[in-house]
Amino acid sequence: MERPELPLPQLHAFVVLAEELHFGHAAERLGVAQPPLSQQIRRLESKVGHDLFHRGPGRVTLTPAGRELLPAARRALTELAGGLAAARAAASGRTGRIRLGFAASLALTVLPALLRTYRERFPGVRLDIHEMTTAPQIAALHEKTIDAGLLREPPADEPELGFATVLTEGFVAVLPSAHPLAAQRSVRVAQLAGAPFVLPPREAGPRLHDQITALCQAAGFVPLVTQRAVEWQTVCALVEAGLGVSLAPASIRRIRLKGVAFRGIDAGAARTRVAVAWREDDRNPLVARLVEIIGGGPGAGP
Amino acid sequence: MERPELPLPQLHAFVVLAEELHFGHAAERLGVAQPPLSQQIRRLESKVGHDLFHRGPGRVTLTPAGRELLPAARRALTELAGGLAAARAAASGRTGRIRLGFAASLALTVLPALLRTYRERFPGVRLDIHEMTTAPQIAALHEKTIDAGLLREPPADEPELGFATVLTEGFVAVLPSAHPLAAQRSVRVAQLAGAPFVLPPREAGPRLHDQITALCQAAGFVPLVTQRAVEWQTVCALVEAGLGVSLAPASIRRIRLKGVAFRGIDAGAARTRVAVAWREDDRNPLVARLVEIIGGGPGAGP
DNA sequence: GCGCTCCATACCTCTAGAGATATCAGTCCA
DNA sequence: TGGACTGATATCTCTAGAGGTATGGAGCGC
Repeated sequence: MERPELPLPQLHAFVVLAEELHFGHAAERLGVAQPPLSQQIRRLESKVGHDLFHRGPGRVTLTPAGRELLPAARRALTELAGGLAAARAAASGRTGRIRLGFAASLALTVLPALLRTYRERFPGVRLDIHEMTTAPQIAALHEKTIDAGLLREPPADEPELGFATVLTEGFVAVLPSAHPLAAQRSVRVAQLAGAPFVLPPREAGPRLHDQITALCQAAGFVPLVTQRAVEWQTVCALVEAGLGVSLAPASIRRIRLKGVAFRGIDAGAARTRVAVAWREDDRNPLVARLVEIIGGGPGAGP
Repeated sequence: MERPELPLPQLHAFVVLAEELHFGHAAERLGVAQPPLSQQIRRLESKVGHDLFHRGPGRVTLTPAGRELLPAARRALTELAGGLAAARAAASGRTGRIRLGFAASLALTVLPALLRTYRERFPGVRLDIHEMTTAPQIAALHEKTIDAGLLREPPADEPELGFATVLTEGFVAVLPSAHPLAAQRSVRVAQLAGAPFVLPPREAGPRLHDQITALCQAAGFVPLVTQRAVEWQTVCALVEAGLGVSLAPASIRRIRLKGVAFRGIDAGAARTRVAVAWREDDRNPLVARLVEIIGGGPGAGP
């Protein structure tokens, strides 16, 4: 992109003169005397290298060069006025854009309602949603490539980020439909001992992973993970294929596969939480409003 | 249209920095040192009233305000570069626009071929055609609302305008089909004496009007004009309706109406001419080329 | 021929901004 | 803890351009 050659004030004067076709009237509109306007147009013509106006007795008309430049000048001036207004509106929180990360499984629960509510309350704001698991969301927040995130079991050691719980939910066992335990209405975690397990990799969401592991250990065994998949949908598909069982947050029930059965477990009060995350130093009022909507109360945000 | 608030050089620097997200790299691209770029961006932010970039350890990112301004700034800079190039091309004759006036009857003869030839030879030039009779074309040339004109029998006393004959043609008698003279293959002008006449008003094209009047007077009578119409098509329709006869340039034959007969006349060498007109002081090379194409030879133009 | 209108030039002042160099502050890593 | 990297501030020079007033030239109408 080359350095711009033409000064905007001259282009503005050019557009006004083109509309008036009278130096005196244009000068009046611009709030200047006629000689400075004449010189300003001359300077512009000097930069272009060609006349933009024909001056004749009792009249001023555009030259072909002037007619070509005029619409472009007008559009540029309009673009900049609009861009400036948009920038100011964005900074003040009236309009703009929020980049929101979300874990795929949350598309099944809180995300749809959030999108609907946010759009109703802030029609001038655009939500760009990006599916990513928890750890990449944390990284993206630090790198400022997203403005907020919806994630499971946020990490504890992130002082620069703020979190607010959106909801909590229990766990369910994920079994092939043909599995003997599928006949029961609910299963004890201990009954899964020895079965091959399918789980997301720990690095996709360490805290959730550790929570699931802790449930198994509390029941006396270490889960034998024989297959991993990043997406819960994929985990369920692998379970349906008979590659193992799983333990998942309750909302994963929404992934309906014919060959998969979800059963309550005896883990009692064990629950996993969904949180919204943001950067504490983020002054974007749109983020504050988003956290307010999700988190349910004021003050739980930047 | 308000005065523009943001200087183009700052906007240019803003766009480059937004692409690089690194002050040092952007400064290098712009060919300046890093401190001046930092100050330039600060000045821009001061005018906007909000930060456009987040500066963080090891990274620079756009704020929401910056993200809103960026596409508008980019489009404005692109528009202006394009407009400047278009203005320069137009002035040099490679592209641009020609506004051409033409008499409606000429749409039947020279205009189609002219448009085709001109578009083939100058694809980057747009011909804006405007139908108007001869006298308004002369006025429009003086007012510079058209660049050239195709007209009949140009006036003699227009020293500021140039003319070149495009073609000449004879006259024909225009008769209702049921008229007794329509049975003849050709008529003598004298045979039209006493018949009501339909002609365009003199002010639509004085010279052509006088030429027709002179033909009648040479045959010993003054045409009894009982109806006038500006367009030859309308003249013919009135003749068809039995309101009179007319004398018209030969190309008017192209207006085929069932109830109208065109017959050669005995006026011998009497001919009317079609000319292209332009302003002698017009330096637009596109006009010179147009006159060249129409007039057939170099030098017959500005 | 004179007065009016319209645009141009001359000359001046003033200022915003571009860009330089010098140097500082903050962060990160070995 | 020190060096490297990155962006910021301070200070300075220079220039383009905005806008003023004074005045001139061209064209037109009376």
